[in-house]
Amino acid sequence: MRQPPCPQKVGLKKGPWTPEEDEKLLAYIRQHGDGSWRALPVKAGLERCGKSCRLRWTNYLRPDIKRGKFSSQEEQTIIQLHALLGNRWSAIAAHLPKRTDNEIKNYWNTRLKKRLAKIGIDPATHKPKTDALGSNSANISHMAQWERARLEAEARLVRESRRQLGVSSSSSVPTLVNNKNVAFAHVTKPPCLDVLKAWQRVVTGLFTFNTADNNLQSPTSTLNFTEEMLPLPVPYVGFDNDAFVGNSVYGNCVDSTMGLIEILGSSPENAWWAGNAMELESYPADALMVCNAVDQHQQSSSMEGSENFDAGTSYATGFGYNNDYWNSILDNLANVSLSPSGSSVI
DNA sequence: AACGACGGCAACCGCCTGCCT
DNA sequence: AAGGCAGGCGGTTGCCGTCGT
Repeated sequence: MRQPPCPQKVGLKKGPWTPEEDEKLLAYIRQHGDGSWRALPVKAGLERCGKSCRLRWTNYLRPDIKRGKFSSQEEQTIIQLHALLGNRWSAIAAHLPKRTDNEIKNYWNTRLKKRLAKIGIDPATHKPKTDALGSNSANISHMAQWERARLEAEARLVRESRRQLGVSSSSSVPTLVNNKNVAFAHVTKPPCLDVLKAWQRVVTGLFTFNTADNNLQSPTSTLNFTEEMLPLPVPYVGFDNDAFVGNSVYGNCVDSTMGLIEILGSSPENAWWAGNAMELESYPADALMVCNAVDQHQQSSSMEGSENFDAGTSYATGFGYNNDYWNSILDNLANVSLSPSGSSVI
């Protein structure tokens, strides 16, 4: 159904906000908090529609907004996330604390897009304009597909945790990154479909499991997904928890074991952390960059300095769930059926 | 100095989604 | 199940400052 265009708007002020209006809005939110935007303008003594107030607050007045020049690391992050997520600005913003989706969108449209075009990279596809889609591109595509699913799911989890915490969108986003307890600890029931979707893409797009020898199969394999191919038994990976940061799997601890990895975390709630373990060396360097690009910015601050930190290692980020939920995922996976081509899904 | 072109960015618009009744 | 509403999202607009002529 179509929503009428902000009925309150008739006769209300539009355009740039004045300092007086800002002060009124700030004063009201300081006293009463944000939310209930429709009623807020009248209560705050503003002749604006609620939507305008919300935008002003979320994109400009919030105290936790970082303004000013984007660092080169932030630029790289935006580019890399855009390659994976496309114009999903809110999802990208979820990975850039203190930056708003609007700001990132503007920055992309006014600068980064042009810069990429200038050096011969198509900003829409992130591929060289002359790229003939070689084999590496295919692998990157598969990797990107997996990463995209994961990042989308992560962004959803962030939103979910916000909702359950009663935290408005305007508050700072808890990062999944260097504090594994923040986001997941409050998610009682993340959407299972996200995991299934991501997982199905792994088994259909990246590789299939061969439980006989744990070897990587062709990405184009058309094997049916059967219960015996489920990644069981799940091995424990026994390494110092200090070497394990955030919701990620330390890549070179994976050894050559293919399949699912679980790590019994040391967090207070005894969380599990699961990820797709892959034999990273099996992928061409270009494909690895997809993983590195996404994950290193998340981990470098906490991993650097650790004796186990290896800047050249890819980190496969996974999902964190508690035991009960993880078991339900496995139950669900057992019932998943995929078409031979892997094109079914979801 | 005047003026047009351009770039950056705040703000708006329309659509979508989820929740509640 | 359907309707109404609030909030979120991505695309677009338009203002304003800067730069070049």
